Amino acid sequence: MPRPRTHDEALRVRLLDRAGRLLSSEGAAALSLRRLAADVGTSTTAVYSLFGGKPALLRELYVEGFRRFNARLRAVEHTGDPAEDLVRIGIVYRQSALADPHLYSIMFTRVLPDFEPDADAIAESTAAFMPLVEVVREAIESGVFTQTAPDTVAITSWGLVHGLVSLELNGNLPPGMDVAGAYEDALRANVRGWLKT
Amino acid sequence: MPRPRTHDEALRVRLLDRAGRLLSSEGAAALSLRRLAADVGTSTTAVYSLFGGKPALLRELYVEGFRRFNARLRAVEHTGDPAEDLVRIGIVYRQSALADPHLYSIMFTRVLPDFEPDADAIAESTAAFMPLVEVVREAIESGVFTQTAPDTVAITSWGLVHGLVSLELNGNLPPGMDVAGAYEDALRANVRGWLKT
DNA sequence: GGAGTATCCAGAACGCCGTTACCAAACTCG
DNA sequence: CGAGTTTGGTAACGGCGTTCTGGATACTCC
Repeated sequence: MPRPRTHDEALRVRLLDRAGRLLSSEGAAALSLRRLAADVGTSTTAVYSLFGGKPALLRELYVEGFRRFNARLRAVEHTGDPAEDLVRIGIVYRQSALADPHLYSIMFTRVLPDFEPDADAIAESTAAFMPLVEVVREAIESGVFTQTAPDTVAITSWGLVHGLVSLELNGNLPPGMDVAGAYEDALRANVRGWLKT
Repeated sequence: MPRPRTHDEALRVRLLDRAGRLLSSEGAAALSLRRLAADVGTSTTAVYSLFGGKPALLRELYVEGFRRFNARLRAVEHTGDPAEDLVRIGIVYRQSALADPHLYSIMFTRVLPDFEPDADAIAESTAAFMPLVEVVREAIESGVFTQTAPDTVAITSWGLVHGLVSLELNGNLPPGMDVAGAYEDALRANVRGWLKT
């Protein structure tokens, strides 16, 4: 009896894909449901039947961003020297952010006024934080780092990379500076600060 | 021949004040021109004759935020030990952000979709960055810190405090943790990382 | 004092937005 | 072939930032 449905999984993927591209190419203001629906050749109703509304669609982009982040950070292979691993993770963190800057801005800034991450979404974000905690714990237990709460060291490191990447993406860094070089210097100084003396 | 103007300096101040309060108490979504005008007993026209539009009004809040930040950071008195000064500036940075969290979010996140800082506004932001550079330069010249580009150290420190404050304001930090304590530990580790060995 | 006029600003109008309600369209089954 | 049912495009609603406009206002000049 039903009419053949066109609001299917394929359309869902096309909407998400187009939303991401729209966001990165024309900014948050260009990402309206009318525009999005017109671009993929459907109506705004599709977003409601497939996601439930605009915030729900943005939520998908948010968790997708953390999923990619997570994968990239976990792919960093350990060298046996946890201090060096910490630096490597930091470098991959920046590369991940620069690879999907529009996703990064959804994840960590409030570019999209209609979306606030709920508890579940935030849980997804803290998961991305785990590889960092593991490496730090290893560094402390093996005696490379001074005896401290692993959370403190991990959060400090996260704050550092997040802050630097935010400043870079916001254009707050002095023009013409060697960002990659300064970034690595910062990571190494951070590690030095926690070494057991 | 003219009719006495009511769109005057006093109204301008009242609009800015109300906009700030609206933002901090009810969030970015509540800050609409219609609502704002109704609250202070005028019409939306006032915002256009006094500022030029909504983005221009938000710009005023942005520079006001940096002005306060600037004043607070410059008020930190130097102890003679530049390493200690750097820690103190970091602590005041966090206090400033927590004192005006809504202004901080205008300054460093994109809560307000209609506003993007222009070059002049960004220049205002880098001015707030100067006390930091001075202290770092002093630490390097006096031989306390290792020989490095002062910009690198200053930006690292800024990134660290900005990142930690952002994570805190975004609710990304584990609940129940001693934020102030961990924050100070982070500042001291950062300083240690740059000490001349 | 009344007429004219230059100025100002509240409110209506416009084209967007997210969201919701509705009903024409399109299929299966008796 | 008609009845029934699920589907989704269209249109309506309230709100937004912005623009336009017309009536109210207060001064000058006769």
